[in-house]
Amino acid sequence: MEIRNEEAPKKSLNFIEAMVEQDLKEGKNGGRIQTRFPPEPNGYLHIGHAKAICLDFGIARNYGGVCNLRFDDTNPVKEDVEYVDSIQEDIQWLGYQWKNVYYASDYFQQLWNLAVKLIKEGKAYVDEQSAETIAQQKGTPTIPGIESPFRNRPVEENLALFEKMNSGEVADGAMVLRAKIDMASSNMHFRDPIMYRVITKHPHHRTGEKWKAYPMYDYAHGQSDYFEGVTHSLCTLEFEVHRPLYDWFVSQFADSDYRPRQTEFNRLNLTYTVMSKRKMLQLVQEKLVKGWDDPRMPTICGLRRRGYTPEAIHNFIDKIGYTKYDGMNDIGLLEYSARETLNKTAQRVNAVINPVKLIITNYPEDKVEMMETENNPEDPNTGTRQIPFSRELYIEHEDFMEDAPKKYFRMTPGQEVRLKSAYIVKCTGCAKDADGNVTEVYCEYDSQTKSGMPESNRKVKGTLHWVSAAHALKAEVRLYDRLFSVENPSADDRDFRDLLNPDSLKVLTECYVEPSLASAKALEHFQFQRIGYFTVDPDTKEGKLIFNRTVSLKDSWAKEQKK
RNA sequence: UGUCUUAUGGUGUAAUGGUAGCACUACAGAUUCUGGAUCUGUCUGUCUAGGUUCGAAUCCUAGUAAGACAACCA
Repeated sequence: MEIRNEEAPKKSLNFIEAMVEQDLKEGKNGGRIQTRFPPEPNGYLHIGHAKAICLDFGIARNYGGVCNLRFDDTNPVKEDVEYVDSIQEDIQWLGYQWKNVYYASDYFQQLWNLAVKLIKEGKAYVDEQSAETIAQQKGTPTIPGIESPFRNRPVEENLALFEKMNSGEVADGAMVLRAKIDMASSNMHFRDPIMYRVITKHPHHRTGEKWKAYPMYDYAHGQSDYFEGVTHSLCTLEFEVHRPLYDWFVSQFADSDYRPRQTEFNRLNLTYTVMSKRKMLQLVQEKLVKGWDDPRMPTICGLRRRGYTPEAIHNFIDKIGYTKYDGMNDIGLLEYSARETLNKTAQRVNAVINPVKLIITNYPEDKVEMMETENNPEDPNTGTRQIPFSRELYIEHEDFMEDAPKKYFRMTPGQEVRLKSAYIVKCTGCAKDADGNVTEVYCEYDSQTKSGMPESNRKVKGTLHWVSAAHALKAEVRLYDRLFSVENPSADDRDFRDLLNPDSLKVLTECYVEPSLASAKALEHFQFQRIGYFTVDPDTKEGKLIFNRTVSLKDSWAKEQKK
């Protein structure tokens, strides 16, 4: 173990890991490490959440700590149980298990009691002004705010009104509880932040009608961390300005030396996609995509259906790291991460997605040979399988050209190519319809060049994949591409819906795949040789195979052609 | 004309006062029964100006640029 540590190049730590190691070294919090992943159950998790999940759960896992799942459900207007289930499913799919599931709503009584304590200490008051008035009085970052006329009302009055806020006697929006801090603070969050508001029109998804006054994030979050014993409260950069308030609230109530500490890291920004909840919801509601799990969506369920594996996502997250720099990550790196991961694990299969018939004119009409082929050349342990070969095959339309340019190594009259795992064939011509479209391609095979035979070592520039026409299974193939046609749709002045990539989905219904795929199961991963990585769509039914393209293979021929 | 934060190749990230490295991308070559993968090489970088120091990407000061904050959202 020690030897290996010396030999392995020391992986550099990100600033949060470094902080955790330092805290551990100093024996802070008794050597305890506790994190939490705190989603609001108001939507589906996306790849940005995955970044946070990997950090929250990863820190706990790597440093002998625990990570809990806490639903931050302090606003019943937006939340729903529907999301609670999908969030749990996605976290587990990513390979993590929380120690406990908590809900901020479990702490409503404790939070209430602490709020009462604050009122009694003269540090909180009930404000009866309208939202607009309060906003106006808040001032601006450069102009100090003005104090509410209700700021100095007697404690007893505050207590009585606070009770009323929760009894149903107060209408939504009529009163709020505010912390009495500093209306002139340079930090806007200190200008008497709202701690409680009244919500009577939406029952809470867990507490029902019990509460009418609900705590706000800034008040509830830090306290929840404190109640649970969180040591490292990790969140994204936009909460940086909230940290002083987080600390202020905790310091009002802490009754021990222990303090949770908030640390912020950069959120994930990806090119060619949007991750705001509002925009994703719009895409779904306006049917610009087929649902939250549309394979073009950056949601975890979308990526899963697209064919991304948890390993591919971890691979990506490892590459982008955690810093305090708010940059833009290239979605190409996510795609590369998928290729790199799937290359090692995906079974190779033959699939022709744009078929044209190839007839081997000198091959016996009723002969069928079983050809042995590797399941994955990257992993010899996966062994081989047999695929049927016959006189009539399908090959890709792009693999034949009557008048081929230089460096075209595929099927063209007079040129030899290898049919993968089978024979070397020489193209002899083609047939065309009235419009000049190629309908059939002809070739002759060399019987001495079957894979494994000495003659087959002959150098041939091109190798083509194929399926036997009589044996192949028909399949639908959905080719997915980037959802948007511009790098950063969020920074564009135009409506983001006008920036959608019109070619983000192409459905091919006349595809042929090798017979072994008859038993393919939903979400199984394959490499269609020379084409890309594909997964079986869950819509697949008996007799109707559907494949989703996760990502294409790198195509250096396409690149060559562009020159 | 506020507070907080950030700034390293095209992109993302390392170097924790001591040789600016890694990955992606791009380009070139080797190899290959996937124009995939693999291997080799090349191009490209410390925001600016001062200061501290034997020595600064790193520390200090100022500037510049970018982001966050003025929801009864989280």
